Amino acid sequence: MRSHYCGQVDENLVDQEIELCGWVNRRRDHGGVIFVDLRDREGIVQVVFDPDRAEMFALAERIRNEYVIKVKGRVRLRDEAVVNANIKTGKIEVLGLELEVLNASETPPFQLDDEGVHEDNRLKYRYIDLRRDEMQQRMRMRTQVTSFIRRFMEDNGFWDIETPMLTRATPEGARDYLVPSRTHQGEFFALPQSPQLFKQLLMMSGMDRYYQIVRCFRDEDLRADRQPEFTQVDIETSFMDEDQVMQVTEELIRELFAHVLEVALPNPFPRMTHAEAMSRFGSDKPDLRIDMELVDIGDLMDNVEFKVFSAPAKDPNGRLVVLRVPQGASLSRKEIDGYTDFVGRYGAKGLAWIKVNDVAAGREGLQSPIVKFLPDEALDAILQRTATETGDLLFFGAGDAKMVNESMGALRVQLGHDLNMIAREWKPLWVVDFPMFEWNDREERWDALHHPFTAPSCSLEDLQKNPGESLSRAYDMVLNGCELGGGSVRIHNAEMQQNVLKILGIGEQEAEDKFGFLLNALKYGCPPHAGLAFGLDRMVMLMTGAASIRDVMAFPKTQTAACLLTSAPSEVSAAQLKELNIRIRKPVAEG
RNA sequence: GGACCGGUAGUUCAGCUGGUUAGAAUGCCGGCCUGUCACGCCGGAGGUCGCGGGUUCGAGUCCCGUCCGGUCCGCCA
Repeated sequence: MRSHYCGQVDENLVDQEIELCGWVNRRRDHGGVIFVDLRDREGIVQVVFDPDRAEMFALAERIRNEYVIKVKGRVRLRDEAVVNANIKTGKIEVLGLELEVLNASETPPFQLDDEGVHEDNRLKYRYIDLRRDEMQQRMRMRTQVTSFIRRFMEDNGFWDIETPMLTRATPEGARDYLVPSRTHQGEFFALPQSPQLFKQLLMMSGMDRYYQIVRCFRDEDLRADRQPEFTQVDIETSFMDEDQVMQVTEELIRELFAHVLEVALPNPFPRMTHAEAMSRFGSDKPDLRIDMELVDIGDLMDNVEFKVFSAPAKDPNGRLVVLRVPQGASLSRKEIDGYTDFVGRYGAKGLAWIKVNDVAAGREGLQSPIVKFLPDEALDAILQRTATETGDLLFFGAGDAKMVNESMGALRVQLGHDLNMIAREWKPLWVVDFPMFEWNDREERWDALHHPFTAPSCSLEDLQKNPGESLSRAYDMVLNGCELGGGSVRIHNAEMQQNVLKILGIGEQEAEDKFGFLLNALKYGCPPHAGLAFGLDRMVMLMTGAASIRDVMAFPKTQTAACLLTSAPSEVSAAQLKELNIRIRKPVAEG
C-alpha cells in the first residue's frame, strides 16, 4: 500500500493498491455505482465504488461535495468502452475498497466550478476560493517565482537580510500605517513603505549585495494593481553602477521567464529615455505591444485660426498630438463619445477626431467636426506625417503637455484593449534618464520624481542651477505597460544628499529630524551604491494573466482596505486602548 | 475627496412604461436509474428584492440618503 496525492496517480501504478486523501469535487450516482471525483492541489482522480459492496454503497451515499475523505483502492485503467472524447478525470481510475470521511462539509457558499462568483463572496470565503484550480495554479506560480528568485540571488552572492517592520514614520511619500507604542506612550511606529533607507544603511555596513523579499505598506487608496500591503523584491548593491544593476536584474527576469514560463525575453532589453517614452507614448511605462504612437503636430498648427490647436502649439508648456487609430473609422459616434468621456477623466476638455473615409479624396474624404477650421495644407501635412490610410481614425490631444500625455497615453492603451490591437508577446524595456524633479503646482515646490536619495546624473552645480532640467540616474523596468520595478544609483555623498533635500524644500533642521540617521551614516564612509525593487505581486499578476493583484495574493483586501474574511480592521477592547493611553473620539452625531 | 457600474433564491442572473402569487439555470433535499463524467428522469424546499426614508391606490422597478463590492480620477516621493 502506497500513499499518493490524487494528481500523482499514473499508469505505472495500475493494479497497485494505494491510499488517497482529498476533497470530493463531485459525486455522481448511476444506479448503484458511485463515482467520486477526488481532488487535491495536484489534480483530480476518479474513484469508483462498486455496487456489490453494500457497506461501501451506504457510506458513499453519505458523501457530499467538499467532504474531506480518505480512500484505499486499487488503480486500474478505465474501460475504453466508456471512455469518451471529453473526459476530464483521465485514463486512470481507482476502484474504491475502503473509504473514510475525515471531515464533513456544509453546502459550500458557491460551487468551485462556478465562473463569475462575486468577489465579496470569494473574499469572505477565501479558503474555499483558494481551492479552485485557477487560484491553485496562480499560487503555485507565485511560489515558483519566489523560489527561483531566491535561488538566483543566492547563486549571485546576494545576502537575504531582514529589515524592521516596526520603524520610523517617514513624512515624505505615501501615508504611513501607524502602530502605537505601549512603552513610549503617545509615540508611534510606522510600518515600512519600503526598506529603502535600511538597505542603504546595509551598504554602509559592508553588506555589498543585499536582497530581500519583503512586505511593504502604504496607506493610500487602492486600485486593481495596488494593495495596502504588497511584496517587493528589494535589491541593493555597493560599487555597481546603473548598467551593472540593470544587467543583473534583467538577467534575473530573463531567466525567471525562461524557467517558469518557458518564454524567451530579448537580450538585452531595449532602452528608452523618459523623454522619448513621453513623446511617443505619453507614458513613462509604455506598452510596446500596441502599435500606435502619439505624433506631434504643433509645428503644423501654430498659425491656424482654430485656437484649440494653435494655443497649445504656441505654448512652450503645451502639446498638440494626433493618435492614428488604424481602421478606427468604423467606430460609432457613441463609441467616440465614450472615448471623449474617457479622456475627460484626465482633464481633457474634448476629443477632436477625423474619420478618414477616403484618403485620396482630400477634404471631401474626411468626416469630422473640426476639418472646417483647418486649411488644406495643414490637413495634408497631418495625413502625410501620420501615414494615414483610408479607414483610419485620427484622435487629437491638445492642451497642457502633462494633461495631453496622460489622457492620450491612456487613450492609446484603452483603444489597444478595445480594438484588440495588443500583440500576444512579452515586451520588456528599460526607461532611463528620468528627470530628477517634478514641479508641484499645488505646493509650489520641487518633488523628487523617484525618491530624494536618487543621484543626479549631473554635477551639484548644474543641479542647483537648473533643477527642472536635471536628469537622475534612475531606471524603471517596464513589461507590457506595467512597471515591474524601478531603482537608481543612490547619493553616497553627504553634501550632495543635503543639497538635494534643500532643493526639495527640506530645511537643515527638518532633514536632521527626518533623515538624521542616514545623513550621519553618510559621514562614516559610504560606498557608491545602487539598487532596484520589483513589485512581486504585479510580476506574478502579469505572469499568470490575472486581472487584479488580488488574484495572486492569498488573502487580499477590498478597495476600502478591509479584509472580508477576518473583518479587519476592527474595534479593539477598552483595556487595549487604555494600555496604550489612547482614547477614541466618538464621531459627532448628525443634527 | 470625486465619477461611473453592480447588489433580486445558497450561487449566477432575468424581471419591459410602476400593476395579480417575483422567475430561470445551477446548487440543496427526497425518490428512480449498474459505467457516469455539465449523466438522465420525477418530486420538493428555498426570497426582509443590501438597508432607511419618500412619491403613489400600488415600488424589485421612480426619487433621496446610506452601506457593501468593483473600475477609474485625485492620491500612491
